Amino acid sequence: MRPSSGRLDRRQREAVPSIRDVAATAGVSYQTVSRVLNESPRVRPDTRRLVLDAIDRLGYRPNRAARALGLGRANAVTVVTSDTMLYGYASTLRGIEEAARQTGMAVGVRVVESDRPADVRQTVEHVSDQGAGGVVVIAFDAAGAQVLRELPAGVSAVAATEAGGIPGCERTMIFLDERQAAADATRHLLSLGHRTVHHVAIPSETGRSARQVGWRDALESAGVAVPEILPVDWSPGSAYTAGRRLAADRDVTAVLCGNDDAALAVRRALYEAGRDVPGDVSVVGFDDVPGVAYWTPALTTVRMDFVGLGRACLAALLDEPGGDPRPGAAPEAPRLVVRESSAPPSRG
Amino acid sequence: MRPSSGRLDRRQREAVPSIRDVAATAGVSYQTVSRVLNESPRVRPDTRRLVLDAIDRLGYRPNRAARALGLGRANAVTVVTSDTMLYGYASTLRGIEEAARQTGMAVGVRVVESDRPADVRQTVEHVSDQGAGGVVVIAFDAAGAQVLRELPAGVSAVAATEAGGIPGCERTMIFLDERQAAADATRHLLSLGHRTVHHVAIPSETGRSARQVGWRDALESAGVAVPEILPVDWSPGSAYTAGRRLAADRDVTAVLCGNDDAALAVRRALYEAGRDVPGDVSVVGFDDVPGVAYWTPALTTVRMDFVGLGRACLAALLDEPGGDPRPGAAPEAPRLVVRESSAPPSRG
DNA sequence: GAAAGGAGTGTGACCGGTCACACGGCAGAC
DNA sequence: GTCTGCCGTGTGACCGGTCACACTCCTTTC
Repeated sequence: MRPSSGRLDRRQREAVPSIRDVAATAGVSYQTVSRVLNESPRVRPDTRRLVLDAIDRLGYRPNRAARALGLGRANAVTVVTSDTMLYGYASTLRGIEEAARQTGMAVGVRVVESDRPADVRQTVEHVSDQGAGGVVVIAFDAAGAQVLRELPAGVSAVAATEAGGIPGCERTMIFLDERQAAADATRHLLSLGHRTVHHVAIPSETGRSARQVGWRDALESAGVAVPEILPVDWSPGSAYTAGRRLAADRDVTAVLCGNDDAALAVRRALYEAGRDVPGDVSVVGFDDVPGVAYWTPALTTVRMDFVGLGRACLAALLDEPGGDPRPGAAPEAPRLVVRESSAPPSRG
Repeated sequence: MRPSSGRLDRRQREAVPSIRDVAATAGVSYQTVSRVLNESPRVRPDTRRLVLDAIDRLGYRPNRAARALGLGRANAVTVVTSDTMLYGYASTLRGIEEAARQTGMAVGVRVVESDRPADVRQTVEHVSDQGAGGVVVIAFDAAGAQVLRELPAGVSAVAATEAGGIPGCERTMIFLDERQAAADATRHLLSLGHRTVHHVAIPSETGRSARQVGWRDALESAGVAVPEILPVDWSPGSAYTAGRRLAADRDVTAVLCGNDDAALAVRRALYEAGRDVPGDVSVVGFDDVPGVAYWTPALTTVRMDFVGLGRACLAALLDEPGGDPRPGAAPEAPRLVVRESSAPPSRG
């Protein structure tokens, strides 16, 4: 009894009007109705009114499937993402949706669970269909990056990636470059008097994220020791474990965390070890998730304009076939927001 | 120069194979290809192999738009939501996506910015199209509820709502009933020795959310004073303001917050007023957002299975035309998770 | 006054699938 | 040996839009 077991029967179908019905009601041809719908200038104002009246009377709604079929391309965008709940992904999706809605496009979502070949292949197949329209791949991680690589040349796509893009891929890629902000954050901590800054790194496709590079650059140009990086996955638990290792080392007085969630878990580990934030250890995050301003202590972090990134991706997708990026679509540059979790070291 | 300005030209179109191309390659009719694609039993195994080989060789992908047009209905679901970033909304979307993907459906997203008539109308129009397929409305708030009410009878839809559903609406509605858990949370606080429990209420369509009802029931059956409710919106700032009011009242020793984000901001306000959590005031949230276990103090909260809710919505949508709900689709019941933010009152 | 051209409208074919029905071949029943 | 019936397959029309092109007026130009 799957609902796909049959087409709609004749009676149900006749209930929803087509342009032919509208045409008959208005006393014009279906082509004229089509012209009115597409805002062709070649229609006399009174004819147009006739048609619009009929549309209104019948409650006509254009059929996207038919239009996509006739056009050979759907007015839609499918967002490929490995997650819908993490802040960066959800915000980027939000930006894409917002921009797409404003241009009348439909928005689809497709989650790639992992970068396993089966998951990637199914996603690519789903999205290769004409009906899917354009594609925006949120490729902050390995799963998204792999989808991007395997996407057939025929489907128009852009990607939101880590800063620097994904090497060995010819697609249009848009990203927030937080290298500068990462360096700013690191210098901020050094200027407070910390001897060095430790780094808890979230997953990265390239393995050398902008956060990491900016952090390392700032340390090196300050002539300061570059501590070993602690890599974590997306789970709070893994960041907590990293936090415990940091807490055990009395030399650690400043930690730059790959995102706010990681910062939260690290802070917890420090707390359990009896190390105060920011009294004993300063903690800085990335993202500026709404709410971190209300932490105790309020989190010093780098604000990331993922919504703007999403909007820029859609703008780039629209420009794909032809020309140059439209103006005003650039997202805000990442920037350090200093709050309470960073302070001068008390000891040492 | 909008990309929708023309159909794909002939050359581009010829590049993507149709069932007719597959049929020619396999030496069968297009109908036979269609039968293979739809797993009709009426195809001889060797014919099937022939067709599958051809599909593989040509890299054929079925065209969803054409199928939707022929069928009169798309194998797709559109999720209508007023938000994509708040935990409850994002998790529900995730559950829907997951379940839809497993049945091969495409998933669309459409955000309703508000319950203003223009926003609601545009959303309803978007979703009334056959191409949108079924609809799941996430109607936790006024915007979603209004869309649900205005949805034409012809479109098949189910809704994820507040507990109790939306009165005066005949649609299938699925919800998590947190009344019991809210009462449990309140009793938990009373049993710790608190004289009463205050409530910070997040937006609710009905104005009498299950959280509120469970809380009130527990207070009344304990014969305890029912304090005035403090309503807040989704912004952390408004919960912070409510928190300041609570902090100023020395009689307040226990607060049940409508969600974890609100709990966070309330906790901040208490902190600024020099009131310790849980030493002076106990705070309990709703949702169990990943991460609140790592707060300092770890948050006592009610776990809500929004992902399961989303899955259940999709299952209900598939069952819409015909029969009874499929088994095993029920989400977990909300339940209290006691952590560190609730404790006996120190004074009084 | 006839030719040229553009504005406004209509007709036919097509997109890539679907369903309805027709048809040939072979097995089993009588 | 013919009839019946099912299996496997093919043909035609259709879904609701689109484009290409033809056609009719009406104006402008010479």
